[in-house]
Order: sequence, then C-alpha cells, then structure tokens
Amino acid sequence: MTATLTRRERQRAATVEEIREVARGLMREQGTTDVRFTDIAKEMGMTPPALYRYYADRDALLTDLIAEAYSELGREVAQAREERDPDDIGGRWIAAGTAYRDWARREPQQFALILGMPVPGYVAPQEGPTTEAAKDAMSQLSALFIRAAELGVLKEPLVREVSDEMAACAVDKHPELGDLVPPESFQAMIQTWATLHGITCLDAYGQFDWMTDEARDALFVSTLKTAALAAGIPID
Amino acid sequence: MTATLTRRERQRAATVEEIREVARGLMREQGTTDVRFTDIAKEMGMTPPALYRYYADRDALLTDLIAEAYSELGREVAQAREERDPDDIGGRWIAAGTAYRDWARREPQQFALILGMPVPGYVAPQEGPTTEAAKDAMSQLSALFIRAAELGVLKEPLVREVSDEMAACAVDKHPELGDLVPPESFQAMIQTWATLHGITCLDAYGQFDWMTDEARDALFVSTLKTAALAAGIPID
DNA sequence: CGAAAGCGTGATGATGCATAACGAACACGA
DNA sequence: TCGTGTTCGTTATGCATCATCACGCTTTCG
Repeated sequence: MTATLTRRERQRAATVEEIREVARGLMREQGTTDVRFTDIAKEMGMTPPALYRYYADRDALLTDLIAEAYSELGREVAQAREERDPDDIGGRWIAAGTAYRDWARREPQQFALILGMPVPGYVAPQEGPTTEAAKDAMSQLSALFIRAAELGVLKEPLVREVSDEMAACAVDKHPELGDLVPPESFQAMIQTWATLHGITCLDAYGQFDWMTDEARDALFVSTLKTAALAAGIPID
Repeated sequence: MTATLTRRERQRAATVEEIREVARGLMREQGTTDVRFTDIAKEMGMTPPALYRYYADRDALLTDLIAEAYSELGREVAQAREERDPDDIGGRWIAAGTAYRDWARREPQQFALILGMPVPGYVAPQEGPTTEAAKDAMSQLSALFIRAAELGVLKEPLVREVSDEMAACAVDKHPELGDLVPPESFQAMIQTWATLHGITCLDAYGQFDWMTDEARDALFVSTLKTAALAAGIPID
C-alpha cells in the first residue's frame, strides 16, 4: 500500500477528483442529477473530448459519482455514530439518523443518485456499488442492534410476529446477527431504516416545505424516537 | 358541464390520451422517467413535430404526466380505502398503504416522477400539482385519524412530546383536524406516512431485492402494523 | 538527447429538441 | 353541392449535446 505515485499519476488523480467535484457542483447548481460533459469541460477550461481521457463515457462518470456518494454517506453516518458513547445506543441511533438526513438535505442530488431512480440513460452495473453500500448501511444498523443486545437493553419490538420467510431471510442473509438479535428484532431493524429513509426523502424532496425549519427538525427527531421505541431500542 | 364535445375535440382528446399512454409505456419499457419525443412519435406512427400540436414542449408533457400520476395514485389509494368498513380504521390503513406500495411497485417510474427528484431539464411549476396532491394524500390520512378519534379508538402515540413549532403547524395548516386529533397524533400521523413512504421507496427501488417476495410482503405488512400501533391506531 | 506515453484540441458524425413553412383532410355555412 | 377556414401532419432547417477520430504538444524516462 505504499502509494508511491509518480508525478503523472498524482496529476491524473487530481484531475479526476476535479472532474468529480465540478460535476457535483454543477449538479448542486442546476438541481438535477444530469451532468453535461460540455458544461464540466467549460467549467474546467477544457474541451469536452478531453474528459474522455478520464472517463469512457457519461455512464462511467456517473458510476464513479454514485460509488463516491455511497462512501460519502457511509462515512458521514459512521463518523456521527462514533462521536457518541458506544453504549449509548439511542444516542448513536439519533446521531446516525441525523447525519443521514443532513447529508440528504445538503446533497439532494447525490442522495437521489444512490437511493432514487436510476438516472436516464444509465444502467446500474450488476452487483455494483449499490448492493454493496446497501449492505454497509445495513451493517451499521445491525451493529447497533447487536451492541444493544449485548448490553441487554434490546427490548421486544412493538410487533413481535414474524413470518417464516422473513425469519429465514434474517438468518440466511445476515448471519452476523447470530442468536443475539432475534428475527423479530431484525424485522424491526429494517423498519427503523424504512422510517428514517421515508422521513428523509419526504424532507429532502420538499414535501415538508409548508412547515417551518424548527418544526421539521422536531418532527424528524420525534420520528427517530418513535422508530427506536417501536423497535425496542431504548431512548432517553 | 354537458360535455358535448365535437368530433374533432373527441379525436384530439383521444390523441392526447394516446400520447400519454405511449409515454408511460416507453417509461415502463426503458425503466426511466426520460421520454424522447422522437420515440413517442415513432411508436404512434407520426413524426416528432406533430406532437407539438398537443404539447408545447417536453416539459408540458411531463407536467401533464405528473398531474395524471398524482390523481392515479390518489384514486388507487382512495378506492382501496373505501373497500373496507369505514369504522375498521386499522383495516383501512393497511388497505390504503398496500395500494400505495402496489402502485409504486407497478409503476416505479411514475412514482419517481411525483415523489422523487425532479426530472433533468424539468422545473416544477410553483404551486403546481405537487403541493396539491401532497395535500390530498395528507387529507386521506387525516380523515382516517379523524374517524378514529370520532370512534374513540385513537390512542396516545408512542411518543407524546410535541414541539411548540410542530403543534403550531398542525393547527395552522390542518385546521380540519380540529380538537379531535391532538398535535401529538398529528405528528404521529406524518410519521406513519413517512414509514409507509420509506418502506415503499426501498422496496420499489430494489433495496429489498435480496429478500423473497413473500418476505417482502410480510415485512411490509408488519411495518404498517408497527407504524399504526406507534401512532395509536388500533390494529387487529 | 531521443523515443514513448500521456494529454488536449479541432474536425466529424449521430441523435434529439424545437421552430418554420408548406400541404392535406376535415367540419361548417352558403 | 361546393368553397372556406381551421386543424392536423409532413418535410426542411437550426441548434445543442454526446461520442469518436486523427493529429500535435508536453512530459517522462531510458
């Protein structure tokens, strides 16, 4: 891993990063996930064909941006989570959820890029970063539940019934939960993610624009609390 | 309102409807919200410029499709809701939520059109159908809560604390709730919508593809139940 | 120093949006 | 029945973007 990059390689990496940054900036400015090569090139003082030295086509750039957005979101959430006491499960949940929402509101285009519809003309590579990052998000959540179970503070969720199919998925696809986190808590875990994701989407895409910012913030925190309590995660 | 349309007007209306239907079909086929005038025209056996007799430009068509998608979703939800006993609050909630999700999975592009990011190159008309239909969705939900309160079955939500800002928004923007539905229940109502929306988005956009269909269905229903119980709506 | 690789530009072709000008088909009244 | 004007659809044109190619300049390194 001794990244002994040559001068050229460093130059190239810098240019690639500049392309990404300019693309993100244009997305922010124009409020869309659509990026024109022409605009990026103009912004960088280059001609459009030059960009093809760095990305095969528009899809390649999008794929890269999507991957970066994933790790960016994951990083933000992980950082917020780790700023809290590992044993303060409720606090970690609130912190992580807040980071999720803050990023979505700050970067609605990038958020749409990874968790919305595919961009026109772009087809997601199979088994690409999408599934990868989705698992990352899940693992951050499941770590929280595992820790809660280890501490003995994970209570029964509001809805205890779990279908056999659901339970089978839990043990098959997420063996890391082991015996600590029962299927009904696994189910509740996904529900907390859904609630967080839902309130975040509605907020980031303007469905709450009729409320004041303070009300939106309060609504968000109360929603996270409700989700946590319903899942058996202690709050307050 | 005696819609005595002339022959020409009927013909025109039929053509407009065909354009919409072909556009929706292309969206489904290509899996994007991007529609090319060229493709629509080709599909209809016309030349692209002919479409400009019916829509000023691509944005006008999109605006129309968005408006139609809104009423379509609203109609589906309302119909599912009304097939249940008006006093079976929990049943109505499950039915309405299921219709919401079914439509989103059946028409992911149209769902993205109305509740996702704006389409590239398209700017939503201010005060357009977006806010209008959002209120419609809210009113369908609030009717449910009002009825529950009238029947005396609306219990306290899981989280009872409400910020002053949030309570003010409730009485200001949704006076129809009156004194029957307290602010904490109004807050809980939005939370149920968020949960429904979140699980629907994750499902419709493939985040649950690693689960079996049966598990997804079971997860969805259990999520709706959790949301209802957390909001004080009786289930089962 | 000289060869090779990397980088950027201008020229070119393909596609899609949008407008303008022209011609065909239809409904309507005389 | 027959003009007449409206509606509708076509061909032709201009413009912007994506993508590729061939060529020249700069940097790197033996």
